[in-house]
Parts: sequence; structure tokens; C-alpha cells
Amino acid sequence: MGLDKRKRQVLYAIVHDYIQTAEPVGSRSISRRYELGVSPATIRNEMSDLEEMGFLEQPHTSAGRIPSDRGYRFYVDSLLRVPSLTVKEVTFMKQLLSSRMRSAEEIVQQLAKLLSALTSYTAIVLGPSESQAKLRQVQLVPVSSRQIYLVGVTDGGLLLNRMVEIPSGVDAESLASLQQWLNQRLAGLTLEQIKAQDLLALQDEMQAGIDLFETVMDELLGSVNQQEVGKVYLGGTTNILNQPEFHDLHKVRAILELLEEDALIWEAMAQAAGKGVTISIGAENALSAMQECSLITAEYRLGDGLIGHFGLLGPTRMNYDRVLALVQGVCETLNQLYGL
Amino acid sequence: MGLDKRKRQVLYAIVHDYIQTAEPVGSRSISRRYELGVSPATIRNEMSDLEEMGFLEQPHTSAGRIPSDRGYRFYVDSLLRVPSLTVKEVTFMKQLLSSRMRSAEEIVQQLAKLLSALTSYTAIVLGPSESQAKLRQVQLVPVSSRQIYLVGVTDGGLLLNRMVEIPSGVDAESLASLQQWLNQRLAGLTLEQIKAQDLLALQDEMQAGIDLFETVMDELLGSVNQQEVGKVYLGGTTNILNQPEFHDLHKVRAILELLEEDALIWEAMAQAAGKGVTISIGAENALSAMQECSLITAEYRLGDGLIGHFGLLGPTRMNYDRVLALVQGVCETLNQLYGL
DNA sequence: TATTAGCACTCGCCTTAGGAGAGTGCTAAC
DNA sequence: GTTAGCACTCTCCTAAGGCGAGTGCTAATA
Repeated sequence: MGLDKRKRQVLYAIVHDYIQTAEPVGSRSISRRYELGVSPATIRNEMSDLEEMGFLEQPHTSAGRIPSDRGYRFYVDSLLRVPSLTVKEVTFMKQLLSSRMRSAEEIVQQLAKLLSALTSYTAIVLGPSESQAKLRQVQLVPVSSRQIYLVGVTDGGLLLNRMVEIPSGVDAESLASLQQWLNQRLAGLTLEQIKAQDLLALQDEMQAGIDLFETVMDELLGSVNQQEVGKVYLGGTTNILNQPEFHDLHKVRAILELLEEDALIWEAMAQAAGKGVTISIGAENALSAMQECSLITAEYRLGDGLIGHFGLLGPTRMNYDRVLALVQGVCETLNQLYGL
Repeated sequence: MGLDKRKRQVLYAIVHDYIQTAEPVGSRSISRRYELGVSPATIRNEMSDLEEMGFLEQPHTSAGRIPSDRGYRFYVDSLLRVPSLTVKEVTFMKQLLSSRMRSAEEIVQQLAKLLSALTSYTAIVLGPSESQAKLRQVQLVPVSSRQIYLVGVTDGGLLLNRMVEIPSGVDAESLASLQQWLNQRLAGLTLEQIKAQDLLALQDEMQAGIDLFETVMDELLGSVNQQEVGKVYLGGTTNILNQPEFHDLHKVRAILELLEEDALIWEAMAQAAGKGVTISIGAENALSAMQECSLITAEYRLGDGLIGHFGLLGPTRMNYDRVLALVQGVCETLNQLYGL
């Protein structure tokens, strides 16, 4: 990018200041707060250039400048310095994430709370995908004449639960034999591997009713292929009310209503799947309600083939440095606690 | 209450009007809209009386009147006429609540959505208490060397799940024998009945380790005695943003932050336990953030000993008639669908 | 050529003032 | 007991003026 050193300094200063104050930044305040060794007039010229290049915007003629989406983008790509977390924060994280969790759901819920507590943004955590989970054991619990409850335990001791509607008239024996067969043939495989097998061929081996077999397998593998909408966990939805850019009720409503739409949120987050840490700034987001927000996403792993995504949603004037540090910290901590 | 007929009419008119318009009601508009056969001046006198008696308030000297909490209370106790739901609404309810639910959790979640969709208020649904649930079957699924997963099936086919931390060194046999014993001795009892038994005596019968027995029973019965905070399901939290009284960001924040505090919400709702339908108006609510809200609560039964509470939270200027009709309708519908 | 000081100008925000509108309370008449 | 008439009060809306922050331009300077 053709930005000389001083332009980079000025852009950095403006982004940095604006992130803290939420007020347009003027040339004088930059020359006061940052030691650039030039006068406000010179800075004004630089600002004027930066505006023409699309990195800055002016709310109105006689106001200071604020970063444009492109300005933030440049900041994030080239200027940012990710600080390290304090020892305090790290221990806090470990404490909250490790305090004898009982299920993946609890971990994930706690993660949402943690993220929102350590920022003033809204945390979004998607429930983990199970397709990489390695099955260790399956138990079929009869619930009624038309339903059984399938409890799967993964290698790492996390649970996959499914309620299965079965054809009526299935007796306890066929259930038992199906269960035994499932445990013999599927143990040690991930759901994806199971999916990849030739189920029709397997089915022939089976003695139990075809209907029963099919419905159970369908249900067990249901989440693997179709890019299903799973559970969405939120933390700190009210945090955005503290952001000055959301002192407008219409904006607040747009965002809060969006956050209630699990399907949309899931989709927006899932787009970042497999890309590590992603940052979407303002209009880079597809959803119109998010055009004034930035979304930072990352992947978490619960060690056991359970992979999911989490993210932080805030105004474009987000504290990228800190959020990125936090995201990295969370990933590392989860790895330490539940790692492979 | 010493309110003559005309005063009741005037109070009714004011409450009715104010619920619809959210604007202070003047004497002239009453005499126009309602056929009381008297002039505005007369109505003014009545209003003045009603204000002195504490049923009305005046936002400022030259505005119309609005109902006070006490005014709403009188309206709710003595003036209200609960309309019946339209056929459309009833079928809509049945459809949403019956569409092959898989678990109590799903029903309850759906209930929250339904309630908020049919009103412009926020729905609060507490997860069902399990103490009245009749146990039919228990299955113990080993998860790791330190954990087992307890799956209980109730008489009506709903699930009680628990993760139990067990002492290490428990072998499969003692698990199996414990499971068998649990099924023999506890099937057909409610959790409360189980709790009431002399567990120490029972324990003597058991061959398996005492530690194991104790931890499993503790976990199974944990929710019965301690007035535990269960899951809180919300629907339509953004609905309050549409209420004119919440066009103020501070109030919005207060309410939304309160709604994130499951423990407080649970407590506020649970106070109405066992009282059928309750209505708390404005300052009748203990929570300060709810002083300008009304909360209507009722009990739902999922047929199977699973009893819980649900409610609707809105401004004191709530459409009590409609909400009460809806609450009744929901109770009836649930009874029809999952009734005893 | 790059930088700087000086200065007029712009625009949002705050305060103030005035007028319109809605509704009351009081008084006197019915 | 009820009503018409009327002065009064208070909010809301709009316009006007002053303040402050910040810019863009010009001309002088290193």
C-alpha cells in the first residue's frame, strides 16, 4: 500500500484515538498527543490525503476525521500490534473455563460469558460440530413405544444426544442387538467416517429391521452433512448498549433483533469456518444490520474432534488489538485444558 | 371498593384508552369516545376524585390522566373482561406447540417463542421442575473413569439427564448392579417420593460401593430440595423496544440486563409458584428494574409431573385482557396436548 | 519543495425565546 | 348535581443566536 511512514503514523493515531474516544479526531489533538514532530497544519494535509485515498471520513465539514472501513482494514492488516494478556486475565480465563465442566454445552456457554465479560462487546459461540467426534460407545434408551433416546459418548467423554422417532412395534431385543452392533462396528470412528461408509452394505449385515436401522442412522448422522443450524450461545448482548454508536434505538433494535435470529447468526459465523481468525469490518459483513459492526471469529477445539466457532461482535470502532489478544488467549487456554 | 358506577366507567375508559394509545387521557376524548352521557366537565370532576383516591396520576399539571399502579390493580381485579381467543390463534398455538416435540426443553423453548409472537411483550419460561416427575427407568452410561451419565425416563417419556462425577475405580459390574437396583426400587416413584424415603436404610440393601450410591442419588435428587435455579428461556426480548415507555435507553438497559440475570428472574417467577395465575403490577414487583413493568405468571404442566412456570413481562400499560386470555389458552392447549 | 502560521469559514450543539396545542381547575349559571 | 366559559399551566416544536472545534486556503518561511 502506498502509504509513507508519516501517513501510517497519522492513520494509526486517528484509529487509535477514535477507538478510545468515539469522537472525530482533529489535527490539533493528534499533534498534542502523539510526538510526530510536525505541526497541525501538516497533519491536516496528511489527513486530507488519507481522506481522498478512502482511509478516513468526515462526518461533516467542520469535524475531525474518523476511520472508514478501509481505514480500519489497513489498521488491522498493517498497523496493529497485538498486546499480550495480563497474568491476571489468563488465570481468570483458566479458572472460568476449567471449573469442572460437565458437558460441551456448559463449556461453550461459559465461553460466551467469559468473552463478553472481558470485553464490552457481544460474544457469539456456536455449538460444536460433531462430525469430527470419535464415537466410543452408543446406548439406546427406550423412551416410549415410538421413541428411543440415543446417547453417544465420544472418545474424550463428551456426549451426543439424539431423540429418535422409531417405527412402532420394535421390541427390546432388536434394540439391544442394534445397540450391540453399533458398538461393535462404529466404535472408534468419527461421525464423518461413519457417514462415508457404505451404509447399505452394512445394513445387510444387520438382522434388525431396516426401518429401525435407517431412522437411527439418519438421526445419528443428521448433523454431519446438511450444514445444519446448531445452537447459538450469546453473551453480553446488552454490552452494545454501552457503545456510544448505539445510543440510537433503531440501531439497537436492528442488532438485537438480528441476534435473536439464530439461523442468520449461524450462517454469518459459519462462513468463517476453517479460516482461523477472521475479521469482518463494517460493510464487509453481508448482513445489513451488521454494516456498522465488526465481527471477529475464530475456531475452538474441545480436543475431542468437537470443533466450533466463536466470535465477538462490536462496533467497527472495536478495540481490535485487545480482542485479537483475547481470542488468541482463549484458543490457547482451551487447547491447554481440553487439548488433544 | 367504594367506586360508584360512573367512576368505574371513567376509570375503565381511561385504562382502556391509555393501554391502547400510551398517551395521557383527557376528559374530552373520553366523552367523545365513550357514551357516558355526561359532559367533559363532569368527567373532569370524576377524574379529580379518582386521582385523589389514588387510582389516577397526572404526569404534569396540564396533561391528561394516566392510571396509577393502583388504578391498574382495580381494573384487573374488578373491571377486566377476558375476551376469548380467535379460532385462528388457537389453531396457531396448537400447531406450534404440538409439532412433534422431542423433549421438554424444546416444548418450553417453543412456548417462549409462541408467547412473545402473540403479544408484544417478553415471554419468560422456567424449565420444568422435576420433583413431581415419575421415574420409569434409569440408565447409567459410563463416560469416563470419573464420570457417568445418568439418563432417566419419566412415565410420560420425558428425559432427566445428569452427569455424575463418581469416585474413581468403579467397575462396570457395580454400575450394572446399581442400575438394576435403581430400576427395581425406584421405578414408578416421583423424585419427591424417592427423596422422602429413608435412603440410609435403602443403602444397606445395596451391595455396590457407598460412595457411588451416594453421589448418584445426590445428583439425581439434587434438584428436588434446594430451590435450585434452573434454566430460564426467554422469547421476544426485543419486543420491549417497541413499547413507547421504553424509548429511553436507560430503562431499556435496566430491563435487558435484568433479563440476563437468570437467578433474579427465576426467583421473581418462582414466587408465584402454586398460585395459579398471578399478576404483579409495577411497584408490586420486588425487583427495582421491574417497577414500571407488569408480570403475569401462570403454571404449565407437561402432563408427566413436569410442572413449571411461564410469564409475560411488559409495561404496566399492558393489555391485561388479551394476555390473560392468551395465558388461559396456552394452559388449556398444553393440557390437551400433553395432559394427564 | 515541504512546512508552517494565520485567518476566515463551516457546522453541530446548546441555550433561549416565543407560539401552538392540549388539558385542567375554577367560577358562575342552570 | 351538572354544565359552559375562561384563564392558566405545562409540554412540545421551531427559530435564532452564540460558542467551540476543526477545517481549508493563502501566503510566508526554511
